[in-house]
Amino acid sequence: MKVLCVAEKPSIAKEVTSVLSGGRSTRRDSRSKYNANFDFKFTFPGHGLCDVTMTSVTGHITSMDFPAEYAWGRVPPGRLLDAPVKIQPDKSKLAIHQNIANEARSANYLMIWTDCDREGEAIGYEILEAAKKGNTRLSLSSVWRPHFSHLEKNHILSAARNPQNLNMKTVEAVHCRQEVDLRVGASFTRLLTDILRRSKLVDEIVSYGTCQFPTLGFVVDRYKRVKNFVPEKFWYISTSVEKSNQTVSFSWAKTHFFDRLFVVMLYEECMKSTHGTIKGVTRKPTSNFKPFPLTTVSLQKDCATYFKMSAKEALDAAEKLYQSGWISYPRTETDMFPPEMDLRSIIQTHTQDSRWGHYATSLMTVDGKYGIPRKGRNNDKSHPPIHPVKYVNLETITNDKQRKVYEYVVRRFLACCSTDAKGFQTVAELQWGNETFRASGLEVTEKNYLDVYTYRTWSSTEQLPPFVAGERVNLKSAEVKEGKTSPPNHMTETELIALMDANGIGTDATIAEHIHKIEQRSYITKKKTGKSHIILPTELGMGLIEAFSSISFANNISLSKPFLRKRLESLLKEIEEGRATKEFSLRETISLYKNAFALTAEEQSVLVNEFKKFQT
DNA sequence: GCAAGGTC
Repeated sequence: MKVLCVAEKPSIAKEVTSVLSGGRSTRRDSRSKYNANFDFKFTFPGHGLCDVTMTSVTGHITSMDFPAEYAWGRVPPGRLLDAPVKIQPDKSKLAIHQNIANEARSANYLMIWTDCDREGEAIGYEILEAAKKGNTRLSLSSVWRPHFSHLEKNHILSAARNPQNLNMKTVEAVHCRQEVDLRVGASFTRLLTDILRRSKLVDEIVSYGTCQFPTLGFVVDRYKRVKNFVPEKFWYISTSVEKSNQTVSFSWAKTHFFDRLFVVMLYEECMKSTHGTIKGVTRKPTSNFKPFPLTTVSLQKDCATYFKMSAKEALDAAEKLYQSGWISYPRTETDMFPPEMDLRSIIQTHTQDSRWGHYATSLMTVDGKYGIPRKGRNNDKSHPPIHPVKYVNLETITNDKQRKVYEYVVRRFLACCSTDAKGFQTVAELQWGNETFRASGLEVTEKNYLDVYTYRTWSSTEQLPPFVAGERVNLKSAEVKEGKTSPPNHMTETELIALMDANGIGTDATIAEHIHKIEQRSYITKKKTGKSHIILPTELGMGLIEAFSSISFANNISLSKPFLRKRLESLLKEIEEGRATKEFSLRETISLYKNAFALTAEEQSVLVNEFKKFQT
């Protein structure tokens, strides 16, 4: 009996081989440089000792496109919304196709070790199709699909012994997404480019993508809110009390009002009292929570905030560290560690470090220092949270960004295995006339995780003097003050990533690319202002979004807001759950875009005029 | 020459 195993990436092929073979495998080069073949023996329940070959692909190996006669310029762009599409081998992946066909020749079963997520299921189907080219006896019923979410030995063994079927509903969902993205992307890109070139407004390609435009929309939206912001004045009562040679400011429980006279009236009422009274003093334990286990999105947000790296730079650096075998797979949505993972042995390897070794040792040896990591709400069932895999001395990492990211991943991991920081918060409540005011002080007593997670600060404030309940106090100052509302800040990379994540625009693996793409297209630009890096729309980007909003589409849809993409996501879920068919979902979605396309083409003079308003 | 999704 012969079984051909295929993993989504070379690293998984290697790891799974080492588990299943118990370290006894033979490596053969394949036609594809990075995708080696491994031969070994393994006992599958009900099939006895089998000859196994393990190989790999590198992600998707086919892509969807239009036939050559639908190339740019040969048909009106609108035709692409219902032109035929074909799935074909990626030109750059032909060696991989050949290798799989070759290795499948004598196989009785095909075992698909791709990631257990939506795209992984589709890649599995692509692998089956490639294998059939070399072995026509293979079909869906000869596919074994192990379900695994990490590479721990017993987990992999049990996945290998209990394979499921390939889930064709999931595959259909992916094909639906591919078709929508291709049809909509290609048709609108050609239309926009044609319109704007004809009007001599733009030379370059003006691309439209179901993820690109909502991303650009977020940036434009924020920019407009900042620009159109009008500050508003407000008034409040400000008081302070002197005690033990210390001046304590109290803030008004009602914060502020936009009506000056009203505040003055309340103030004058207070002024009838010559003194204030401390109504109560509370001292409560408080905590500063350690971070959740690390996901891709969180890594990118933090690298933007702490190191001013772009999402792409952070992911690229993490990818290199992963390829070196120093950190785990960097594309994950999971923020909970699998219960069987041996966290302590990872901590142990870091006790030798000159920077955090002492801290790691304390987690291992001091009672109460180690804390079970928090469990987040997300689990992609494919990859564990990002964590260090191998100890590396920081001095040996020559690339500046990689060094920062490695140190961050380690410190984040150690922080996850720590206890929360602890302290006490004291709140004093002051009554003056009919009004209440509060002052608070924080005393940090145990820094715990903050000792290793040095990116965050949480420190004691000046302590309150010893107020006691019922105490009469004289006000040192009491006056009505004026303030004004401040504008929202410009968009940062951190916030943009968070918005995309929350709105389902892109995936952990692609969010960085979408931002990069619209920067390449000159729709947005990044600017350094003082300490922070902000993202602004360009005239081109502004023009595009505003031009689209000048057209009112049927059903109130918007081509630059996240709702259509979200809708597609929920349709995909319905396909996966068998509540909708691929054909139905495609028809629904494409017909929405068809209407929008027709209207855009019809109203192109409106579009061009609106676009012009934003060009200098 | 267009998309978004994998991954090197």
